[in-house]
Amino acid sequence: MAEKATESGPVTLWERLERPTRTPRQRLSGPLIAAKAVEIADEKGLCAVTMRTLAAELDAAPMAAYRFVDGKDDLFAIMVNEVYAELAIPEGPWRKVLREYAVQIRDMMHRHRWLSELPPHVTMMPTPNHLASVDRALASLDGLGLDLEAMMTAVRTVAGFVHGTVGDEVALAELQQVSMAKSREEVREALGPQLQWMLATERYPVYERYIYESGCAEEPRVHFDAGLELVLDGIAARIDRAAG
Amino acid sequence: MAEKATESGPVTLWERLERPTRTPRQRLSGPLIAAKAVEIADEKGLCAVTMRTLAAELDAAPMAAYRFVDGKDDLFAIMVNEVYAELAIPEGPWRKVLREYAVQIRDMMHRHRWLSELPPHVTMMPTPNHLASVDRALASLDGLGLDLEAMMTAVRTVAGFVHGTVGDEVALAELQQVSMAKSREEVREALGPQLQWMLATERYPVYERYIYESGCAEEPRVHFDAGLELVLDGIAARIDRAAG
DNA sequence: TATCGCTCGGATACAACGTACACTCAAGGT
DNA sequence: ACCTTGAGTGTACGTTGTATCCGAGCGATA
Repeated sequence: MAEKATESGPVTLWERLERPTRTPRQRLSGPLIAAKAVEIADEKGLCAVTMRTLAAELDAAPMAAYRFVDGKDDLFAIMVNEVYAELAIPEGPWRKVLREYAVQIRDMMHRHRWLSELPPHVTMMPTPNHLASVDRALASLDGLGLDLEAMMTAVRTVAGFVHGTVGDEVALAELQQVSMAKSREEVREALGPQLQWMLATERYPVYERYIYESGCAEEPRVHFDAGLELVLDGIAARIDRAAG
Repeated sequence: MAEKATESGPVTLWERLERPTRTPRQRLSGPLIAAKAVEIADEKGLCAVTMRTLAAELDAAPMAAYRFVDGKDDLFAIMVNEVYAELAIPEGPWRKVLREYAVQIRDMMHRHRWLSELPPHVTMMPTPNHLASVDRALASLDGLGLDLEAMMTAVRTVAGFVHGTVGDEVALAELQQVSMAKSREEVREALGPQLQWMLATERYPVYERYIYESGCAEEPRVHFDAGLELVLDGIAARIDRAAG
């Protein structure tokens, strides 16, 4: 009774959100806010997610959500956590798990294009569901002779590859959508004025060959898969070296 | 003389910037604006790069820069172009070139932390200097039996890995700086409240082992190098397969 | 040389954003 | 019955990106 509530320090975001609601009056809740924000971002883009429109969509006052999140970064954090809940990585041999890890994150990032527009310190901040996926990936590499440091390196490499590559994919897909072009040639024409002029300077011989000789753009998925196998090959080599 | 200025279509950013200045009256110029913007971003962070502060720093009116760039995205584009000029990738065998490509981009991203905060469609947009570096990397893979598509896949994989991984590094470094902590333990303590609570839920066993058993954070550079060699190994395997 | 017109840069203005602050009002323990 | 607590409201401020209009200086032309 004399106890001072165990700790009067600042309560963390996740702790606060899991604390049971005291009064039945509240209409808003963490998950509800997160879900609505994700819905808005999916439909209208990340820049449409303003505290005001979010509140309006929840039939609440502009400042309503501030009871649950400390600011926009917190809002982004619970949005990220929300979508990472979509991942369902099965157990299995490491290569299968890591591939699934990569592919499912890729799919998630395509379903929610706004993910790659988030400020990086948000993407970086570990959320419960994000951490769960990392843990799954790490676990798949356990007991193969790699130490924890090496396991983490492998997972971070895959994650880094996925984020970087899919970020590019998404940006290109966005361009495609913005220019309202459907065919690949139209896109090429769309980002053409810029590219066309730069290629005309004749300063990029190999890139130019790539643009004009190669098909230049198969499905981005093909690029991704090829790159991913590359990375996995690298990890396999490291595992062999550790085990052999 | 009857010629209508060769083309009355919209002039692209780079074309306009390279057009010689007609009058000596202009105090502002593309490179000048870019340099100042980069300087501000380096010192005060990307969010300090406001059209207004930029103008103030140039002793100009708020709207002055709009004569040279079409909006903030264009400003970001010339900033990216500016810093990509710092790359100097030497010739040599492919592995050395790609490693240099990766390492120099990493260094550049660390010198200019704001790079990873840019909206992705900006990072995506090819600028002259950026294209030059890609061309260098592509050229190093020429004549090894890979077709252009495979060469591009390799380069994009490296680039994707670098962007993703260094993005994480930078975000962590930023956290480190924000919490004003110098030692690694202090950082751990800083992002602790969040992480501590999540680990206490006992839902991430392997990650927990990583945090508590492993050193948990060697120099990020070690992580990066290890991951990079991984990726390069993957590319080597592909080259062998194509050649053998 | 006088003038025209192009372009550089300035001034003003506006809508939209994040969020600080003070408030109302219903629940629930006493 | 009161009074404390915390959920949601209303209002307001400062800052941002940018549209628009304006004057003024220089190069080209007559």
